[in-house]
Amino acid sequence: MAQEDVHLDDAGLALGLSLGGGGGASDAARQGTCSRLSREPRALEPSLTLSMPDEATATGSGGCGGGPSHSVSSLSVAGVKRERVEEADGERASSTAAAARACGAGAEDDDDGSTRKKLRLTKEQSALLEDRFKEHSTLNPKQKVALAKQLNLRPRQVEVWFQNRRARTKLKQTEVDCEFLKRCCESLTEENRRLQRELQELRSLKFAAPPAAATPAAAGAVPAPAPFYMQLPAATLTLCPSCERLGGPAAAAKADPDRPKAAASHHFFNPFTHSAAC
DNA sequence: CTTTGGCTCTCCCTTACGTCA
DNA sequence: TATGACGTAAGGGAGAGCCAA
Repeated sequence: MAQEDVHLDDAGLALGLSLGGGGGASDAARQGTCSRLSREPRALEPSLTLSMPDEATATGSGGCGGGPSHSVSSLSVAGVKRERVEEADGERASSTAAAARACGAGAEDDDDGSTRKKLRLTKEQSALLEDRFKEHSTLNPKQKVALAKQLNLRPRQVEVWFQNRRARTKLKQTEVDCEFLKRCCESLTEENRRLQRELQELRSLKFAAPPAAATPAAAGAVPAPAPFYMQLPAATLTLCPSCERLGGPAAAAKADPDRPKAAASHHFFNPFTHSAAC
């Protein structure tokens, strides 16, 4: 799936929705070669460390005060699947991680390694992450390490945050799309009813009136306003092959003024060139 | 040139923790 | 105080691309 599908408006909503699984294709391409610069065997040490916010630190063991002020107490859990390249480089960006190891890795409640403490990001951390996400919904390895350093987090934590943030964005967009389709369905249902009534009238007029008055206009019928999907040439109402959405930016914008403009402009599919802008 | 194994990435689903009503 | 709902950090699997052998 192309990551470029995720676009942000001012509200931070993703405006493009891509359906279907498989994320690796263009993702790797976007990464380019920079992600491979420091490819080395992964660190095999069990090194999951979880930073805890201030309050947790205050209640934790007093000897763990070596980290930054907002995330100092950490917990190491065995069985981590992998450590990222930049973390294996020996340049542990987070002093949090170092503090965790120095602090005996949360010995107070991690006897068997089965419990996992959960990090709560501080408001400042969340705000900065949010800002960066608005700029780019993905990070290259360099950006990730830099941001992790800035936030006193591990690159892996930054990566996970972005991953979860993308998921939330996509979920929101799915809800928006769902609502849009619902309205579309309602509109179609209503239009179908209207056409059925019109057909009924025409049939009755056919037998009751002279041929000259056999049209709704001639009979004085007031035509209902055409639904939004009928205001487009049929050729533009094409399902986008990549996302399977009904095409036609004008239609989308007319049908749902609340829908963000960028979203409405997506998924325009030209049936002649077979290209989609989604 | 093709194949293959190892590596990375992201996405997706799930789990589990922290918070709040 | 106990509890269920909810938000979210993190674990782990799967699929895909890249690279070297």
